[in-house]
Amino acid sequence: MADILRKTPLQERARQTIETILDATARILVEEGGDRLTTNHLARKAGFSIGTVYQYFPNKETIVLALIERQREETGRRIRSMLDDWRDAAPEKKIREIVRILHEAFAVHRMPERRLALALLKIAAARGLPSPPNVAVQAIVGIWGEANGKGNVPLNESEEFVLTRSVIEVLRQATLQSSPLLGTPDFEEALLRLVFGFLHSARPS
Amino acid sequence: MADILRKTPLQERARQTIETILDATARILVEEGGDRLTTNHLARKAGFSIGTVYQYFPNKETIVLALIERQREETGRRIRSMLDDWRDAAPEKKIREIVRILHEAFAVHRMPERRLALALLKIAAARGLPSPPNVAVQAIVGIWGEANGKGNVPLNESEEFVLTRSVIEVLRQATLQSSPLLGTPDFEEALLRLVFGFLHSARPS
Amino acid sequence: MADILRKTPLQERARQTIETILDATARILVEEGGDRLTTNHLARKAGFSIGTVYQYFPNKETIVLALIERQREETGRRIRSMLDDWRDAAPEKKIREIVRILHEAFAVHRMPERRLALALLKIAAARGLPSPPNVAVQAIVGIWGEANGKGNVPLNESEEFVLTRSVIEVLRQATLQSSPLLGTPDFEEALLRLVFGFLHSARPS
Amino acid sequence: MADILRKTPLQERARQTIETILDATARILVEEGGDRLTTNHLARKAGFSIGTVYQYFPNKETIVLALIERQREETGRRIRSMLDDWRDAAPEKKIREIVRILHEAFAVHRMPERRLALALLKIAAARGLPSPPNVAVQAIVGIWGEANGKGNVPLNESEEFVLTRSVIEVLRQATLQSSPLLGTPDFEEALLRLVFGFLHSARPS
DNA sequence: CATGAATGAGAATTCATTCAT
DNA sequence: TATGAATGAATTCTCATTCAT
Repeated sequence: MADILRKTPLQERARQTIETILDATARILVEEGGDRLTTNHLARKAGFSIGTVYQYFPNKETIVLALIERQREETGRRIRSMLDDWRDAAPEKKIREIVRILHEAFAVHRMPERRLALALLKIAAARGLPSPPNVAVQAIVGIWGEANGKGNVPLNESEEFVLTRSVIEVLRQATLQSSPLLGTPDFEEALLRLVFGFLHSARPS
Repeated sequence: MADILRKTPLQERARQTIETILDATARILVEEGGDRLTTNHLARKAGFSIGTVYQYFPNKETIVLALIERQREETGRRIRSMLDDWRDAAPEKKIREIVRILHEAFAVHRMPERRLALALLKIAAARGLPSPPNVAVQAIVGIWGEANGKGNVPLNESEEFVLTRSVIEVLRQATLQSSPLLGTPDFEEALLRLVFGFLHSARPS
Repeated sequence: MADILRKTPLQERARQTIETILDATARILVEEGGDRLTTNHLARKAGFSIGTVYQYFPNKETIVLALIERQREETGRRIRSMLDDWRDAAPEKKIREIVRILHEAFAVHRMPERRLALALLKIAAARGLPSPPNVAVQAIVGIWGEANGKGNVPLNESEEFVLTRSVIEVLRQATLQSSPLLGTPDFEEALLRLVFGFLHSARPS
Repeated sequence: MADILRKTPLQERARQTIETILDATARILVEEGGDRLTTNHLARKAGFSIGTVYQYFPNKETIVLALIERQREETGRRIRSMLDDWRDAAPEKKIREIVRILHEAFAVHRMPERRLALALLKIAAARGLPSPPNVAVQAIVGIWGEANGKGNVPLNESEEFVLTRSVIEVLRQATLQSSPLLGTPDFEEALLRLVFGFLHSARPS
């Protein structure tokens, strides 16, 4: 993240300022939508003058990018810690659990988080940024790869892409459309069927 | 599209004008990028005055939306006609073919088309437009449902959603990221594995 | 009014068209406000094409002016006929009646008429047109002048101006502010006091 | 006025800027007429960039409103100070003086002031702004109420309204029409006759 | 006469960014 | 460092009016 900022925050105060600015940015995205995200508005909301904002960020683009990165790091951390709780389970059990966690994460009704995630995904998409290989789904691939025996053929690049994207994109779409299916046991089963169907099926000739 | 336009074109000339405006919009998107898509620029490029543009579209947003719709209608038409050619094949064969057609549709390599598709996908993503239920993928569900015997359990609503979205969203993401995997045999195989893995696997207990 | 129009309406149909256009103009003013009074909108509302409108009026300004004139003529007619009913009453009685009629006219709750009158007054004011010496109030001056005996000194120009304007402007302001006083007996009494106080008092030394 | 502005000016410089903008607005109104009052023109004339204008005013409308208010405040101040000079005169004398002052205030002959007053009155009329209860005329009511003895019946609400509005509205109309009567002794006498006629006459039975 | 497609000057307003204090 | 006043290019959109069909 350091390469994004104008100056490495040597002092704690500076780091605080940056956090405050990113917080304000996130809040605007959540509460008012992307159209209202202007630098001046953002500065006022953060309680700083616009000049101060430009002391830390060279331009608006960078602010949003920094926010995206911060968000990604945090969700990564959260999911990794959840996974840790199931460290010792059997592979299948683990994967099942990951899907549950993911489903829960998207189905959750804490509006702010969902809105922010969505807003950032939109921005990322508009910029052409790859929505990053989601840690959770990536973990599935890892678990599958490690699970020796049974003649597990490791996934090739295309397969990884297809599997990982399909799961989160389905969830993203369901969220985007506020589908009533989201959160139901049926939906979760369907997701599991998608994942295990893929994993267990042999590569088609 | 009529519900998008400001007035229903009464004369043939008017209909032509609308097409010309959309063409110009597409050309700018392809040749100069979304940032340069301003209403004035667009009008000039179309060879009309800005007033004419606003005679037919209430605002800029709508122009892009109309273009997206036109594009979607056209791909829809193309895919439907392709499907028609395989009307009489065996179910599995048909599904296999549908996946091929879809893959081909997204893996355009001719530059202008590719760029336009990309630009429109980005815009749609930024706007949060749901990708419309794709005819082709929907057809898979239909074929599967009709193929009786073999103890085919029909798909429930969640399963339909998950299966159909996963396929096109994976393709959409690949396009959006300009993934080099798109268009390779490996990628198509992975898609087939996703579809057949899902269809053949029983509902998880 | 003929000098305002582009061509003297020789045919009945033409006269009808003009009326329709003016009606549409009035309706827009009443229902949607002066900001929405555009030539195109007006034409559509009248059921004619914009070209036809310009066949009869050289420009927008003229349309509004014609409407103002039509309105003035009509209110004039209406009030004159009312006055006729009291042709034979005593002067004081007559004047009292005029004030009543005026008060009633403004206090009336037929919204459309009031809105139109107001809208036209606003336009007239903005153009600097004199709101015309209202027929009714003007009648007061006439009656007073004719009432011989009692040593009635005829009003000079300033006095006419002050008397006539004061009455209708007070009413206009009350309307404009939607004053709750408007329409009450107290208010009418106060108006009478204004008129008779003025008429009966001698010119101050 | 603070409620009109976009932000409360924190620095003295800002306050100056606002004044300059209003001055430029007034100058355009006087020298070039209301049609030429565009925000860009206004900004250039004030010597600021258009952005600065919008830093302080949310839209064009507000600028004019602020100017009107500034003008009203100033005339209010002027009139109040004049009234102060006659604090100790007899009631009738006082009222007579108030009418004189008012008349004088409206009958400005120095061109710039006159033109500005005219332009602002037109705008106010077009906007339907109520002319604010004028201090001076209000004072008449006060003086009359205090002058006890002589069986002065205090004015009721309707009477206050009619008396106060009639005087200033007559003056407003005369100004708006650039009536040549304005400023003549005759006109002032007529105004006095209006006021004293009203006050001295008993309520009509 | 009627139509309505086309015009285009010009208006209001935004917002990322700079820089003197 | 922090402030916030100032910038101004750029953008969207309006609407009276014309004129070919």
